[in-house]
This record gives sequence, structure tokens and C-alpha cells, in this order.
Amino acid sequence: MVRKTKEDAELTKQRIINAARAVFLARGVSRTTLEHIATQAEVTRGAVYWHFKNKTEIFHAIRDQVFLPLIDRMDDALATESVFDKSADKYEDPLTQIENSLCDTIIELNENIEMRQTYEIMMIKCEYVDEFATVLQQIIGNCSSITEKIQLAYERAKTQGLLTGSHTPHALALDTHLFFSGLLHMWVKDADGTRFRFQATELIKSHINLRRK
Amino acid sequence: MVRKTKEDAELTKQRIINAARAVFLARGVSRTTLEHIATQAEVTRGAVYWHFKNKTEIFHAIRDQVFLPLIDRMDDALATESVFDKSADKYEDPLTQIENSLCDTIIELNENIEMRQTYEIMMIKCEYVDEFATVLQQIIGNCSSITEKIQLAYERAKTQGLLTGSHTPHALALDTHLFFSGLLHMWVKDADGTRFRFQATELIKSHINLRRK
DNA sequence: TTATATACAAACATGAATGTATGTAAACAA
DNA sequence: TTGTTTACATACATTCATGTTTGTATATAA
Repeated sequence: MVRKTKEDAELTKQRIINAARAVFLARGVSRTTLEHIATQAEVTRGAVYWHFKNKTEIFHAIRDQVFLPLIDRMDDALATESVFDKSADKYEDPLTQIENSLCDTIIELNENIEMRQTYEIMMIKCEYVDEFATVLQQIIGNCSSITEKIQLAYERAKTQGLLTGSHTPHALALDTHLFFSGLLHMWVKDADGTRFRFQATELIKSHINLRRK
Repeated sequence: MVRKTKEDAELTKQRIINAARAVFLARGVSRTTLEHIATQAEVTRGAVYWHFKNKTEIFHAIRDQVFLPLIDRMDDALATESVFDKSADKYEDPLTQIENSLCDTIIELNENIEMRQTYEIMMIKCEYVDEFATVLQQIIGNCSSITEKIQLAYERAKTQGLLTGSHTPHALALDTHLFFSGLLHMWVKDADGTRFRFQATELIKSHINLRRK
């Protein structure tokens, strides 16, 4: 078995990525060798080195495959002025918009194995040093842009008189972002699902309800 | 230079721990070799192997030195029925108690280099697999007990009529805990301090103010 | 005072993991 | 049809980290 068509090769590449995700998850990024990945993908290290320069490049491939689409989706959910919820057949107010965009992420995390595994790898199976240190900056950057989107939604909520108290949209957005960040971390760490996963969406709802008039 | 007194030996051990913390922080736990640690501590690997079985044991030593006292302090700050704040010369209400216990942790993180470095190592320079997986369980456990303490404080706040809205102490406690968890993560990742560190205590205050009547 | 245990240093042996170089059969272009 | 490139597999060289063993000077107990 040797030379494949272009489609076959692309398939092999994807198999390597999937294999790497599984092995990273089980053994951590550092302890994973290219041999591990190759074996899991049922190829040799030769194939891995053909498609990727090194382990770091595989790591980035895994990350990009899950996070780039996610960021887009989150942007979409929050950026629009007003959203018509087809399932509920009505327009969502800004607070519900925030709530839904957070809940959707959790739902996606529940349903999408690859995304769940990728999150887990990024959060607790990876050391952010040297080449990986740059990833941290990207994460912080994404967080900022999401927080800004949330803040805009809170500002709309404020002008619409939906908010309780006299809190600034900025503070509310940061609080929400930190809450959600903590929730994601706990969601990931709560592997058996007994502590956080089962009530994640409820936690989001009650978080948002804290701000509702 | 050879056989030392017991005190000397204990000092060497501490030097190794400190060296390990520094190297773990710079290179990540996985990429750190015992040779790195030995060099940093100005001893040989022989000394390291004398005091510790392996790298994992050093890791636990670092963790215990910082986290065990921390948990005690957090418990103290939250467990007491009512606290007399000497600096302000008045009794603290439960909400202020929560606020202060969180702020104190941040202050400690700012002032205590070893604690700051240890946090950073645990959060972003370590992969929780194999022997380290158990540490995750401990972390989750600590989180639960802290959340319970916070919940008790919120219950006191409720009976004293300090809370806005009709939220349950349980939900409030989880929300606060997740918020703080997220804050700690961002605090650590925000190494240059421009995004979260500089306003961490303000974020805590505004988080608590969300609940104040 | 002497035997023994301590607190290391130095040397050794082994096993990986990495990257590269080479081989090769099939796809594809001309 | 043939030359070339592609998509790998295989083999090789090197580096590196680990754990263990041995050596040794001194503190300490008897």
C-alpha cells in the first residue's frame, strides 16, 4: 500500500489529526510521541512527518479545526442587533441572546465529541510554554473580543430597560465572561458530570436572571 | 563538600523545591528534567534523588507548600459566624466577608511570589494525566468545600435581608465560585497585568454588589 | 573511639524520542 | 509510454532523560 490519490492523502491527514486528538487526551501533549499518534492512526511516523512538520503543528491543526468555527458562531450569536429565534417563533431580547449563546456553547460541548476533547486538551492536557505560549495570547485575545460582544448586548439591554440595578454594561460583561470561563473549566474538569455538567445551562440561566429586572 | 547536618539537609531540600518551582514555571513540568532542577539548585541529581523519589514527588511538595495553607485560610475567612475586621474596626456582614476572602486571595497572589508561581504552574504549565490526574480530583474537592462555605455565608446574608432579588444561596454561591474560578484563570494568564490583574479587586466588588440590596 | 547511617557526587547503563535520509510503488502529467 | 512527483514506509544516527549503582566524607549514635 503506497501512493494514494489526493483525496486519500487528505483522508490520511485527517486520520492523523483525529488520532492525535485521542492520544493527546489520553496521555497529554508532552507525553505523546509521534509514534503513538502514528500507531493510533494506523500509519508510520513517515506519514506523520509527511503531513506535519512536528507535534506542535498537529496541535495547531486540532485547535484550528474546532476553535476557528466556534469563534465565528459565537460572534454571530452576539453580534446581530436582534435575533429571530425560529424555534420559539419570536425575537430574542439581548439578555436572552447572551444566555442562548452561552447555552449553545455548552450544548455543542455536550454533543460534539471532537470539540469536547479539544477543549479538554487545551485546558488540562497541555503546558503553555515556548511554542505554546503564543496560544495563550490568542486565547486572551478571543476572550476580549467575546467580552466586547457581550458588553454590546448588555448595552442594548440597558437602553431597552431590561437590567436591574445600575451596573455598567462593561462590568456586567466582564462578570459574565469570567463566570463562563470558570464554568467551562469546571465543566471540563467535571469528567463524570455529577457536579457541573448536569446543571450547566441552569447555572447560566440563573446567572443571567441575576441581571434581569 | 559532603555530609551535612540535618538542618543543612532540610535547607538543601527546600533549595531543590524552590529551584523546581522556578524551572517548572519557565519550562513547564514535562519539559523539566531533574538535571535542570539540580543545576538551578546548585546540586547534582544525586541530591535530588536523595530527597525525592522522582519529579512527581517534587511537584506535590510544591503544591502542598502553597495550597494546604491557602485552603485553611480561605476556610477561616468564610467559616466564622461573624468577623470583626480590625483594620476597619467593625463587624463584617456576610457579603463583605465573601468579598474580602476573595480579595485577600488576590492580594496574596500579588504579594506572594511563590504562591503566584505555583498557581501558574498548576493552571497552565502542567498536564493532568496519569499520576497528575488525581490532583484534579483534589482541586474539584477543594472547590466544592469552598463553594459550600460561600453558600453558608449567602444564607446568613439572606436571613439578614442583605440580598437583592429572590435568588437561592446555592445558585449565588455557584455563580460566585465560577466567577472567581474564571478570574483566577484570567489573572494567571494575564501575565502583563493589563487586562485583569489591575482591576481584579474591583471586579470582585462589583460582582458582590450585584447581589447587594 | 568506632561503627554505622546520612547526604550527597559521580559514573554507568538503558531506553526512548526525534529528525533525517533513503527506498519505493503508484498516481499523474506530458 | 515514460519521467516525475507524491505519499508514504523503513532504516539510521543522535541526543537526552531516567534510574541505579557505586564511591565517599562526615555527622551521629553507641
